[in-house]
Amino acid sequence: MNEFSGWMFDLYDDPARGVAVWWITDDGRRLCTGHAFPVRFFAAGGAARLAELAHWLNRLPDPPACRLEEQRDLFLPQPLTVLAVEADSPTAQAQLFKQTERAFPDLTYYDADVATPLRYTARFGAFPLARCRVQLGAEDEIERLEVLDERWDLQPQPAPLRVLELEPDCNPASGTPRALLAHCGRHTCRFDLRQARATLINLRGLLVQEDPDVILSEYGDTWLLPELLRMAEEQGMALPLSRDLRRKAAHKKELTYFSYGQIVYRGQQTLLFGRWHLDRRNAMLWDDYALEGALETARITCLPVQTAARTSPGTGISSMQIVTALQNGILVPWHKQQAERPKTALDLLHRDLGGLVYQPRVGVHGPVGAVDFISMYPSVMVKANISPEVPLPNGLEPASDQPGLIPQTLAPLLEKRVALKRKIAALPKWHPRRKRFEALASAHKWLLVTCFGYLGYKNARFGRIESHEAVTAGGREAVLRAKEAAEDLGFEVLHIFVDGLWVQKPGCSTPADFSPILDEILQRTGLPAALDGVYRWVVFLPSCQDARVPVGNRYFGVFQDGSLKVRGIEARRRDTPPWIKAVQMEIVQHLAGAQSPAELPDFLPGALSIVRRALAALSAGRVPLADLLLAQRLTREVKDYTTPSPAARAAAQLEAMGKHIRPGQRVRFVWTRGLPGVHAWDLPTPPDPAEVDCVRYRTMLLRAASTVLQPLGIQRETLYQYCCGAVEQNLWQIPKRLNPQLQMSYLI
DNA sequence: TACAGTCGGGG
DNA sequence: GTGTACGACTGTA
Repeated sequence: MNEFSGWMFDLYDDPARGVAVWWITDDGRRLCTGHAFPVRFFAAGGAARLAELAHWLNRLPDPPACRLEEQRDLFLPQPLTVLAVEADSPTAQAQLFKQTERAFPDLTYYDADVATPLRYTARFGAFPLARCRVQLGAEDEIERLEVLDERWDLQPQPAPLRVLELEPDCNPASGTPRALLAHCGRHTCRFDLRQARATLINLRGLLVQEDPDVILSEYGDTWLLPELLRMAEEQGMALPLSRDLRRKAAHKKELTYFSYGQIVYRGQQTLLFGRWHLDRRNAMLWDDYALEGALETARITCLPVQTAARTSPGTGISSMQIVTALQNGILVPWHKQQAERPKTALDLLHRDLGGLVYQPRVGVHGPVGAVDFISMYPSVMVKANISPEVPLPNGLEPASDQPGLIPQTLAPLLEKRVALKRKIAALPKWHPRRKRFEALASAHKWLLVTCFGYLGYKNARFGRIESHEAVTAGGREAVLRAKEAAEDLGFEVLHIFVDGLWVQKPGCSTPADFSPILDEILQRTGLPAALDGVYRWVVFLPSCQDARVPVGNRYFGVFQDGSLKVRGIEARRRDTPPWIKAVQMEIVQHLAGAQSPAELPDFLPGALSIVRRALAALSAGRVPLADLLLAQRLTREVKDYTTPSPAARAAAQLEAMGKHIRPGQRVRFVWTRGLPGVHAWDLPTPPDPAEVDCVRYRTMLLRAASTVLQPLGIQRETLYQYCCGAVEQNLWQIPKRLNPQLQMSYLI
């Protein structure tokens, strides 16, 4: 009897065997098995129409089994009579459904377009990298499958992955790579790309001898792998990138789509079979932890690792919801058919999208405690049991104690994240495991964040706009209760922003001084809150347009451990050149030396000299061009701009060189003098340093500097005169000591 | 001054 | 394949 235990590695449709499942066994083998996997989809509609469908199916050359059943549609109170159609394999199901839908477009379909790995998890409990015990039959097909661990384990036994790293010697977007660097185990090789044949032979040697599980690349999706496959074709050679030799690499086309209110560009992808290809540059947010992040996202979402690594907002959480639905015997709608319930005037009256934002008290404050709800919106969904099929809660009070689909999906994820956070807090900053946990926590974070928005998305399978609104209402309720809690404990609430409160009380300066608030908040809301930290000082900035108007999301400060937090200012923006970011952060870092608001003026002279030195470096041409680069996203085709943005003008330059930039792609450029005012970075010729628009960069720097210096009484004009004007610097009286309270009223 | 275009925010 | 906010801010006409 062939039995083994190991990690589930990869899974995909296999027309002949049902699904192909790859394993890394405990004794180190890489094994491909088949698994018979008949799957069903359902059709709903009038009885007569369903009978016609059954008749039509029976007359197909290879008629599938079908029968009438009662199933549950999440949005319907009563069970629904459906025709269940069973196909021999996922491949057959996809084909059969396509035919069926074409012949009977008027019916409502369920479980029709569910990704096979999700069905597999729902049926057998196995997920990517699950530890399993497997019993095989004579043809290496799975006969019995026992899953030994859970998606929610904090420290699953790591699979012994063999990694081959591949990267070109430069960014193919801006130059022509000459060499390919390969790193695998003990070997590091450099292949000359101009010698195609030798490179391919060597690379094939590496693949065969080392048999890596993962190809971890830079630019592998957008350039390297397609290029290698093209070279192989040209040379008439086989390049076994996929471990499954029957399968070639799969290519997914580039795509531009709307998400999160903006256009997103996703480059093309190259996916392998029996081996993973992960492109570090194409993995969502993880950088150094591309692999860890992808593995965790795969465990949680049940999506294959290669998909999980590249998946876009919504897909991950949607996958989790689908798995929950399948496990609970709830039908998964094909597309989304639910229309919004018409709203009453009263609904509209109560309707206020978004979070609660207070007007902060502008100026310098300290010490200040920052209290945040932990994953507020997901916590609200779980606490108030908000789900499309559950009656709406009253504030934070759930209308039913039978957990809905969404809370069921979220609760274990939230728990896992909180447990991770707790572990992170207990580990010292340098600890390697802390880094790992942080990578995992950040993988969870955006799944949770997306889940909230996804509730309100009209095309989500399990979304409902009213639920979405109930979440924001619950959030506001929670924050208001938190405010009352803090005030009842004698704290002054300086500012509220969506899920965070900034509070202050004379004599309170240590975390312990603020912790009673956390308990009180938990008491009154049932939601967990945490102390983000205690600020030595924090500055809430006024609007740039009107210094009398505070804005909720522009602030910066320094915590007692010396770490900085800045929000909404230039340094946080992705269209700010690195040089400007760096100087602005250097100023804040310098100001961080102040232990209290009262000490801040002592650090003004140093801050001003940072600005002067930076400007001197700029005019002396000592700032590297790369540090003056900025990137902006195209929001439409270049020709569709009425007034071309700088990015559009840079894109036009690239277009003239035959390089088309798609909406959603970022364009990098430097500001230059004269017209068109920009020089695209990815042009074959770099900008002439003499062309750089130094005046503009100086203005931008002064603007960024004055943002962080204005609480010290330095206005933009003053800074300009001081740094660039004719006034001798030593004639300037630097204010020695400002009363922060006075300063505050001045700014207000 | 008005309008067009881009960004953040959740951590 | 999946959030078509909302408001602050900057650049251009």
